[in-house]
Amino acid sequence: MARSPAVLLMGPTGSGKTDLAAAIVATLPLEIVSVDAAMVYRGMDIGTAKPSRELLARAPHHLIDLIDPADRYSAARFLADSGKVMTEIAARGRSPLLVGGTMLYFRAFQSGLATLPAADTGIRRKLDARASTEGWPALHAELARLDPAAAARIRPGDRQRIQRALEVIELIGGPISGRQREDLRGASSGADLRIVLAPTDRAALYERLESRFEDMMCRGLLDEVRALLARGDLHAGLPSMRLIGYRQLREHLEAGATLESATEKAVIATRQLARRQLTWLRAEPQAEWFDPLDPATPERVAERIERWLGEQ
RNA sequence: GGCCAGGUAGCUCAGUUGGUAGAGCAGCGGACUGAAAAUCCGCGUGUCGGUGGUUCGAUUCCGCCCCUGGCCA
Repeated sequence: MARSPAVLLMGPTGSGKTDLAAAIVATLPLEIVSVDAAMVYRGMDIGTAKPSRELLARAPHHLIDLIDPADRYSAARFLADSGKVMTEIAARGRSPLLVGGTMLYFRAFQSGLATLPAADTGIRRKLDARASTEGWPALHAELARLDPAAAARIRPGDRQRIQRALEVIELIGGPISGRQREDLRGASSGADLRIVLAPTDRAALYERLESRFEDMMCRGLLDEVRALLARGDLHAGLPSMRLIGYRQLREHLEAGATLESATEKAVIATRQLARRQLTWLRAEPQAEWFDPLDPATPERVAERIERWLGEQ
């Protein structure tokens, strides 16, 4: 399946990707495709740093506000959604500008995913129940019996991956490791332009993340969380309720944490997210790095993309 | 001013019956195949408040000083 080449704009949270992307589509024939597992939720705007209405009006984003916070998204769904959107963009004679910080989605986009069954809520519930009585190490031991190769790659404490592996084994009636070894062929990814936007000065990024969270609080993040919780159906186990900011403020509103400690924990979690994103980015091959703190960056990136467009 | 309790890693603390010390959190590095803003793995030298003394050896015992908190004046 041939895929049209794309520009990938990757960066840690708070690096200024959104503004840069908006500036680019203002002058070049590209359309923004969001690569962000948090912005897919409707009604979760402030805490996910979703672009403002004004910005969206002049720089439309695909793949935001896709699902309700009670629902779940996935890398596989991102792959399907982005493929569809890119076909549409190509039909309009434009190129896709993938912008975001969800690095697993970028990885899936570039390398593909093995053909595996989707998540199965019933099986997960069952495994959760077993884990609460037997413990995850016991389930890891079971995985070692059913699929030694998979067990070797997954830590005994990594409940999420143990659960997924056992889930897949049950659904396909065989080991998951064989499927994962399939050639993951990403289509025409060699032609993609990879741009990383990340500050050289990490302390500066961290300061910005802290003041950005304060700003979110001033703009009513607590009320946004309150409104979501008032629905009554959003519980702590949902992916949407694990998002930074929402998770800690929920603990404040429903589990007795002080606002001060919730705020502090949210800022810390944001920093840790940025750090993990940087780990992904460092491993990204053939990426061209730009520093958002450099005033020349927007112009340089625009020029680089223009040159790339000319080569297509 | 007196008495008491403390002063040990960036933070909160443990500990050393005298042989120069270790947890959690933070921080840093890494992994990452349908939850990924998730999940997990690895990394611990710091004048043990200061200064004298006792001792082969003091962060540990003793004296004095400084700082913090509490109680009494």
